[in-house]
Amino acid sequence: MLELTIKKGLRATGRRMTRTRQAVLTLLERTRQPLSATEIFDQLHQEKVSIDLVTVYRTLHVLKELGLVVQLDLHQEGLSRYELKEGRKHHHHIRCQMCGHIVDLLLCPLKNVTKLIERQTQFIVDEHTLEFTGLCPECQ
Amino acid sequence: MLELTIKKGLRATGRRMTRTRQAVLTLLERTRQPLSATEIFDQLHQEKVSIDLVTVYRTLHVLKELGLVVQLDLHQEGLSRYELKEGRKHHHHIRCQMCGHIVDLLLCPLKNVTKLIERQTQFIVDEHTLEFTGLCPECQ
DNA sequence: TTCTTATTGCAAGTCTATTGCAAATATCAC
DNA sequence: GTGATATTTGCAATAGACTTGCAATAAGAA
Ligand SMILES: [Mn+2]
Ligand SMILES: [Mn+2]
Ligand SMILES: [Zn+2]
Ligand SMILES: [Zn+2]
Repeated sequence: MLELTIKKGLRATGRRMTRTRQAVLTLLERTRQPLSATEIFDQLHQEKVSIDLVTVYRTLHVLKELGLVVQLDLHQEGLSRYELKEGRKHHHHIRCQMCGHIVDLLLCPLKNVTKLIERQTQFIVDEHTLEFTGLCPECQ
Repeated sequence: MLELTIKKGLRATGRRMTRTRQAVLTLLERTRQPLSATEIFDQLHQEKVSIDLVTVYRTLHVLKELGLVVQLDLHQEGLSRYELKEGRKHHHHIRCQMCGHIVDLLLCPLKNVTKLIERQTQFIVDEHTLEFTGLCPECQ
């Protein structure tokens, strides 16, 4: 169960399960879209959960450190989004330029990409960004 | 020739070729690495070229509009970089986590990716990001 | 319940990027 | 070249994402 895994992870690093962390986790759990810090802040406030934006940032940072959450930096959004790992394996995303809607792409081998994606998602693909990070010869 | 192409593009949209635009272009032309606005600003100042950071941003915006420059938003850098198109065709990048060095990847079909890249660049690939943008069914 | 220590909220600050506006300058007509 | 006109620039202010310092608060162990 997710909540147990999380508590265990928090404990193991001398951290505590708090109401605010609970609230952020619950929200991430029931939301399909990857959320930004501000979106989490706004949504929780609408639900009358008192939490500071700073705390949202700090919570996301901890969850990422524990490997429970993935940070997404989608092209030209100028902000980070977060989604729970929870079972889901490595995958990619497509975002609508118009409405901002984000959909998981359940492929990765990266071949026949555009056409496959268009068939699979009904999107019309316009651009894509592919980036790698690693260690260059001098830094290894 | 590049300078001619650029002047034509500027003229066609009622714009002018100025010293500052010239300076930014020249710098981009002789630099292999994709540059950020701040890097361009700093470099030009070192070369005693008087230019405001705002002007650098505005120049890059115009060059992008004219299709002369590509804007790169590399994973977790928190800033944009720019490189001249000038002949080069669509390609991707790899950045060293340690020193920030960026190298062009001259492939794109996106297959056998990691191993090919590691052989080709001598990098050790750690992570990669692949993103698409387009129009979702509702917005087409 | 009490004590210790992690966590939170608030305020202030950082950094990238954008905008308003008056002054400077490129281009064109003369 | 001179002057008219429209673009471009610099400066100051602003926006927005994210971070940091610190005192007050709350979690969890005893
Ligand atoms: Mn996803
Ligand atoms: Mn490149
Ligand atoms: Zn992948
Ligand atoms: Zn490509």
